[in-house]
Amino acid sequence: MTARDHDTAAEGTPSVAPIRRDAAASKRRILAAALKEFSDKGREGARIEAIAQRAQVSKPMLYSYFGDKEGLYEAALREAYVQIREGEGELQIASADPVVAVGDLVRFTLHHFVSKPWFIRMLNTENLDGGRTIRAMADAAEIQSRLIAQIGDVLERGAKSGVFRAGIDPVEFYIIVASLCYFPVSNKHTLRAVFDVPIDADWLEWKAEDTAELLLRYLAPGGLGENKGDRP
Amino acid sequence: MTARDHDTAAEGTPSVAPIRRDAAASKRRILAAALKEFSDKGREGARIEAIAQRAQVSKPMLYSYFGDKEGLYEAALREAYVQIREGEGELQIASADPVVAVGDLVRFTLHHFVSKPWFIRMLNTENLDGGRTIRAMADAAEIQSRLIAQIGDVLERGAKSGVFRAGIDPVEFYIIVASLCYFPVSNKHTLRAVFDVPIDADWLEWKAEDTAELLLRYLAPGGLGENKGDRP
Amino acid sequence: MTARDHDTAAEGTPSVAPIRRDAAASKRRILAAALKEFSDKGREGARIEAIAQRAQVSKPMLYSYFGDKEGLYEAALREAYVQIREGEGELQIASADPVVAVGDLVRFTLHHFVSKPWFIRMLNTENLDGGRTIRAMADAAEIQSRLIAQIGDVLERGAKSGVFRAGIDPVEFYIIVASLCYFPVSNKHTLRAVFDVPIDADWLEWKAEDTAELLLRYLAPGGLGENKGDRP
Amino acid sequence: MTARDHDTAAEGTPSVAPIRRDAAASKRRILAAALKEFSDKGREGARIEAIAQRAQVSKPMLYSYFGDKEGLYEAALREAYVQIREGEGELQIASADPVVAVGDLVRFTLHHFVSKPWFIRMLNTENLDGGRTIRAMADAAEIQSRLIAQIGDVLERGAKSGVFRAGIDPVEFYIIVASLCYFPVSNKHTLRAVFDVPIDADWLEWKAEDTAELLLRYLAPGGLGENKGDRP
DNA sequence: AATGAATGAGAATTCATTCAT
DNA sequence: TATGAATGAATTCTCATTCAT
Repeated sequence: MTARDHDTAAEGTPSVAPIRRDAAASKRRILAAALKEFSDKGREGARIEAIAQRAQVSKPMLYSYFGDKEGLYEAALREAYVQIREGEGELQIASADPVVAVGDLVRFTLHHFVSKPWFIRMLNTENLDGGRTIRAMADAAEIQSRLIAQIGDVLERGAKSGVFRAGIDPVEFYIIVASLCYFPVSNKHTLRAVFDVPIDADWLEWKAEDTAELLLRYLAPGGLGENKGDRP
Repeated sequence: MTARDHDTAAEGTPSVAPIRRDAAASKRRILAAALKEFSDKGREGARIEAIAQRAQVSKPMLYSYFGDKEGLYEAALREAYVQIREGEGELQIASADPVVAVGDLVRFTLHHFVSKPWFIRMLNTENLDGGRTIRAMADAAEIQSRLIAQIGDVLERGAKSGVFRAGIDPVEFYIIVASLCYFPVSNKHTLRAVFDVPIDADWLEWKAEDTAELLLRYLAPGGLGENKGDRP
Repeated sequence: MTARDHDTAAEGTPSVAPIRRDAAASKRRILAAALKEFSDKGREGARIEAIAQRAQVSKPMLYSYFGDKEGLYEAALREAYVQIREGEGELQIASADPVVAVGDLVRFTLHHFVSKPWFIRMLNTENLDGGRTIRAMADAAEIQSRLIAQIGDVLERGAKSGVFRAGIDPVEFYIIVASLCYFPVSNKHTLRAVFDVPIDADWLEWKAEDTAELLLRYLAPGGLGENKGDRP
Repeated sequence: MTARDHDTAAEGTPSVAPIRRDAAASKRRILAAALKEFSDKGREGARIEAIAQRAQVSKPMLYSYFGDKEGLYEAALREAYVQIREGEGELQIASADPVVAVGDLVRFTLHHFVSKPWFIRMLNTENLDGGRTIRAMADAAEIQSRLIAQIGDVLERGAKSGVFRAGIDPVEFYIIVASLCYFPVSNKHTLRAVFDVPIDADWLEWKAEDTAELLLRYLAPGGLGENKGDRP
């Protein structure tokens, strides 16, 4: 990706320039189109034709770059993680007060899922498929978010300063955060139909605050018995 | 059909015997097969042929009962909810101590999702599709779980006896429980690949306990701030 | 048909009586339904299902009476001719003045085609198919209209009284009449679209008169040269 | 395509050589095959497979050019009119003596219908279907034959020179001519079966002459009554 | 005798993928 | 390099026809 960015940035030709004869740019357009199409329509629902058209590329072109539909899907899935990781780079919770950091984390994660709906959709698609593709991606681990490190740092500082319990695993904690943010966004439509819950901006705002409180209670030191009113 | 049921049930011979000329039975078999196929392969990935074969029915039969693939999908989605609701009937938390009840609820929900994987898959499929079908299902509300009533009862009793905060909305509380149970089960494969977390029996057992604690902390009276878990 | 009529008339049960257990009545209903369906949708477009439904008969019933779709089509085609012949029985031109009779014949034929559209449609369907079925109908000749005899009589009387030429073949004359009446009715839709001619009641009335004149001119004695103004 | 045309035309080898990668040629072959198939088998009876095979083209090709069976049918119907109109261009009656011209017109029309049987068959098919397609053809009027103009010219000149009545509408006159030529050709098979009339070369020759006489008598000035052949 | 249940054999249409220029 | 032309292999859906009660 760094290399890619370099290509693009160095060229100096603005995006208005003729589309032809720029392999890297074509590839990027294909990737973006594929991400959109696969996340919108799912693995089977996605149409190669649609991707080629959106990317303004001929189908043979596309095949020469990505081999086949499967290859394109894999590339799109990787791209989804790459973009998410890039997005996570924007979060700076390391410098904050641990308690504030938890709130930031929640708000960030929720916003992340809401503003990049293709990510949840790609995850769902991939999991529906039994993780076939991601398991085959050699570099899946590299994809792991540096978020975990930041979370680890926050938890540790919180524990040291006595505001958090010790021994909380950052990955497991992240799973909790992600769970709480993922479910309502992912299941927006069925929640609406079955429970009549509207997952709108207001609800999300409230959700962020409620979740922050939930997490802080979870992290608070002391057992359940003594937990009541522990904080000054 | 009653006679048939008798025949079938009494026979003792498993379904090897050709089941013939029994419309209701055929319909049931088709529905079961459709639920399996749609949840396994998704809306587009599902194959009518496969459903017919699994149901031991010819394709025209299937079409005469359900109209088209879309109609079959809708029937399968409804069937998923029906079966889940039936399953929920087995849960009896109403009689327990509220604190115990929360633990029961978590264990039950987690087990529910794990043991009926087609449910999560159907939900994901439907949400990937923007909820198109469930929105059109006139009786979607009827599908709503009676679980909510039970949860409401538990929360109320807990509040009265002073072990829980008051004002927690049962639907929102259920969303929290569902979120925490859903995410790891639904995203089992990507979690494994990206974070190297194995969502196995041990992990699930631990998860249930940890989640129970989390929820009790969330419900505990007093607390960190003013956020009370009631909807906006 | 006579036998059939007998069955029906003799029974005494009005048509409100239960439909069951009356083979002749069922057969008649099927025939009527088949005639409607085949003439409406054509040989391939016709649906056995639709015929059975319209006739309020089960499909196996229908098959037991008529063998297969082909048999049913043949029966419907014959029925079309039978009904047309019956209709022609109503025409009484034998007693009239030959000149008037020609006018009657034209009006009758035109009205016949317009009011029994299924006839033209069946003829077109059968001819599109190369006459396969009618050729195989052993009694096709019997179907021949007694109209021809009547026409022959009129032509003869006209010739004898000197108002018509002699030597006009009644069949050929009927072909002319039929041609002129058939074409506009059969091709109503394309005429409308291509030539913007509306084949409506007004047009048909005018057509009848114009055709009568055309035929009388055709029948008038004398050659072309002397024909002008021959009549007093 | 121009180059291609050259290749094809110049080769001298008949269509045995695989004609490849020539979209226009493929389209033409498909159209010809569709016209044949639809006119032979009717709208429902026609088989896409058969058309593809006759055109030496794969089915997807055909679909990419014409959308679906309906689109192909429409194209075939239009093609039928286009070819008929082209054929009519060959008729030159404008220069002849009006009386001779009428004979020419009859002979031409009859020959036209006999030698291009697909035209009558397409018309019948379309009218059986209620004119659904031709009504939707935006340019149906453009399809109108320039024949009408020529006929108008002949009638006018005949009227001026006193051999014809005045006030005959060319369209209505054409309808008469077409009627007389269409019916025996279209209904060849049923006429043969029911009236034992053989619509063969001899009969047609006689028919042409008889029809010419009929028309001239119809057009002759003076006459039987007041009906003048002009529209209502 | 009458019919609901069932199906084999197609038919239209789609789509990932490759060819030939 | 780039792409319009082309297709094999499904896939959904239909329909005449028969079975079994």
